[in-house]
Amino acid sequence: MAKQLSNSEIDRRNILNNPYAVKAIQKEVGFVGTYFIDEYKFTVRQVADFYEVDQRTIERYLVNYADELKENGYEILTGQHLKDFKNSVDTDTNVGINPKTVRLGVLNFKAFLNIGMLIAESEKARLLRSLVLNIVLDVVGKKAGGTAKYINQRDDTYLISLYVGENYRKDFTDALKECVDMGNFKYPVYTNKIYKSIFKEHAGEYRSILSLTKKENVRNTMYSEVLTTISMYETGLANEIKKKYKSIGRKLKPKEVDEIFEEFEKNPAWVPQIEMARMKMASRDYGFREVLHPELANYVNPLNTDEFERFLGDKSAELADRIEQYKDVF
DNA sequence: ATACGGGCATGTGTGCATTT
DNA sequence: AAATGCACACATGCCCGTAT
Repeated sequence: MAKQLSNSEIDRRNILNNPYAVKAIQKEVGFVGTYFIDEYKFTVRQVADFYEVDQRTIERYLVNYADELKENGYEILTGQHLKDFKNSVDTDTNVGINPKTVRLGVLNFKAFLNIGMLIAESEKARLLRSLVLNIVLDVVGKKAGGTAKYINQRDDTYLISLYVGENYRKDFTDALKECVDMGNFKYPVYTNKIYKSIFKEHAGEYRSILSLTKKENVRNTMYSEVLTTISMYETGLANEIKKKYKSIGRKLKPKEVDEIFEEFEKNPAWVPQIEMARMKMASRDYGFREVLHPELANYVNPLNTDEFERFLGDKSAELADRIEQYKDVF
């Protein structure tokens, strides 16, 4: 796994947006700045000293990657804020701010890390990067209970999607059973058509991309948004198939089912739902499972802090706990 | 080719001194 | 006392030489 943090904004954001990883890194690095308001701040001078590069070099990155760095916590203090900051500076440390300073750029730990991911030449930064990757993998692994394979299940809405989805699944298989004149392979064939339509992979491809064994259930690894989309397809198609079956009064031929499917699939109402499912699936699998779905490469976005909390946070109770909790329902 | 370092010029907000 | 002007330190932009 040779990730190039300096080349991929998505990779950088996937780390920086993960508050659990950033906290662990901060602890490990032990680079203490000035505690100000609610977080540690570092002056440009301090950051340059840490990475052992010229202050001018840091400033250049601050300019060249201004948007990214400002979003991640670079700001210029002036006026009252600066006054307060000067008062917060521990006189023992060598932060050394000139009393005459009226504008001072400061970075929080996130922005400091961000710089480290960008700087090409600093040996210190290079070491930091490998440390960061190890910690991130460690954090995701630990939080996800050893493997990211079932990280999809650490989501409040997962269980309900799975549970509700089973009813729609049954609608669909019942419709195939009663209304379609075709061998038993009709089930996998039309299920795969649904998968293809939603995320461009059939079950086998999905299985191999996620390295699932034969025994592992594909749907157990899917995110709730994807499961919901599949449910919408299944119940919708079941309805169309039954309707057609009633209107012509005999079992449908495969070709007729295909026609229903094509008609169903090309409804523009699906577009936002499918775009969302693809985006969630591609982005999360990239961020959490380090898996790229080639057909969905364009849908990969950085994960935001909410996503990390949703899947790694304390709220994301273990599946076992929740199965216990929902035992009556099942 | 690319990025770093350094020089130089310009912009900006604040404190201080001077003027009105 | 308020307004004005000045000095200062850092931020920022531009340019060029150098190292790899």
